[in-house]
Amino acid sequence: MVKSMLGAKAVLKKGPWTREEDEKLMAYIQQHGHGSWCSLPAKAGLERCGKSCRLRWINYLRPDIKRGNFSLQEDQTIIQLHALLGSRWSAIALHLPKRTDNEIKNHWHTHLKKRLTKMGIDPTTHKPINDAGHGHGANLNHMAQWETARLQAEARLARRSKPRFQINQIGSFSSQPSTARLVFNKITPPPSLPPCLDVLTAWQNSWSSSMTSKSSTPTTITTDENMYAMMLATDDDLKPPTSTLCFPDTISLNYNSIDNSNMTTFGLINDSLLPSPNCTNAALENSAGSLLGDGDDIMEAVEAFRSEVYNCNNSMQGLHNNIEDVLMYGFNNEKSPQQQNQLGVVFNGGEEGSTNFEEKCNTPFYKAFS
DNA sequence: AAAACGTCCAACCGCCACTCC
DNA sequence: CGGAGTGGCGGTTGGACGTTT
Repeated sequence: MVKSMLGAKAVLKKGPWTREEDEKLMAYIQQHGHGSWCSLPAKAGLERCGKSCRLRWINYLRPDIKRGNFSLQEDQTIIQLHALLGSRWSAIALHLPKRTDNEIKNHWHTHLKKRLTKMGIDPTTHKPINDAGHGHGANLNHMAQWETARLQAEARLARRSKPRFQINQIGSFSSQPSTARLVFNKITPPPSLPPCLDVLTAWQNSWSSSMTSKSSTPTTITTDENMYAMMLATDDDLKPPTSTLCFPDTISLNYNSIDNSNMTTFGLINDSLLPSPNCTNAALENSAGSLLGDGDDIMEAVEAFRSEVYNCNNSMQGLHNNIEDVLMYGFNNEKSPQQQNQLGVVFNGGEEGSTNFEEKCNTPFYKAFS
């Protein structure tokens, strides 16, 4: 008996799937559903273990899988979520429609991890390597901020230059990538922002809030588009995470001292493009022309921009701590005492001029983002 | 041309959590 | 309560493929 069982086990096939096996598995699941994975192979006429069938279906044969290169948006989503969630690939995959956890995991290990390391960021902790809190560590942190800014700009530019249709490879029917079916998918419009518990959206909104704080008008934090709405969402508001990354299109920095037009679009600048602190006024004026003002103005703007990125870093840390609270309390429809204390007023507080506006402005998190 | 090396990703493995009896 | 069965997850690996020497 034992012998025959061992014998049966030895028959189970391993390794790459053949086209015939794929077809058998797909045909069976399309007709019957997968049911019990354990019993599926025998019913479908496959000499594989159930686990292998499950994996093949989930990671490759499922029709709703997007294949091909990861977009810059997806890259940044993964990086941000990894910073928040660690290597919980299945949780991260929830925020990347049509991507499998396995694919995201592979992409992380082969591309993103290396990229972060190259930038001087520890891919595990998402903190600068050798971070002593100042000096070199601060420089690396600075670089990280610029890299994030660069990614956002690239994503925006890519989106602008993209046609209204994109080609995705889905549902490849064999192991040969060349045989993948090509389909046209309409680009989905940026999702509206319901007050749902969406960590990523909150992260991005806080990012955009903090980055616009130097604009000529005071930063205001609207209620239903930000993390506070998310944090205070009722159970009814909790929806399955369907977020696709949506970068703010409107991030720009205007400095009254120079020009109110969009002279600078956030993300198009990085340290290598900014004038060095040693640059002379004459050189600045010469290179910038008369449009942007004199050298002092330009240098002032550059330094303001630099400090903007540093300030942003501090805000991000506060937000990170906050999101951890959400993860701990939010999914259970609970609010931590800290959240109730610090955020309730922010969300429920009125607009400027109303009775609790002042109270709202005094909350630590409002201060942090304004 | 071919060997060495590097990259990528599908698939496997082991572990853990959950359910059922 | 505890053991067996099952599903799901994350870490790791092996081999195909591309690039460099």
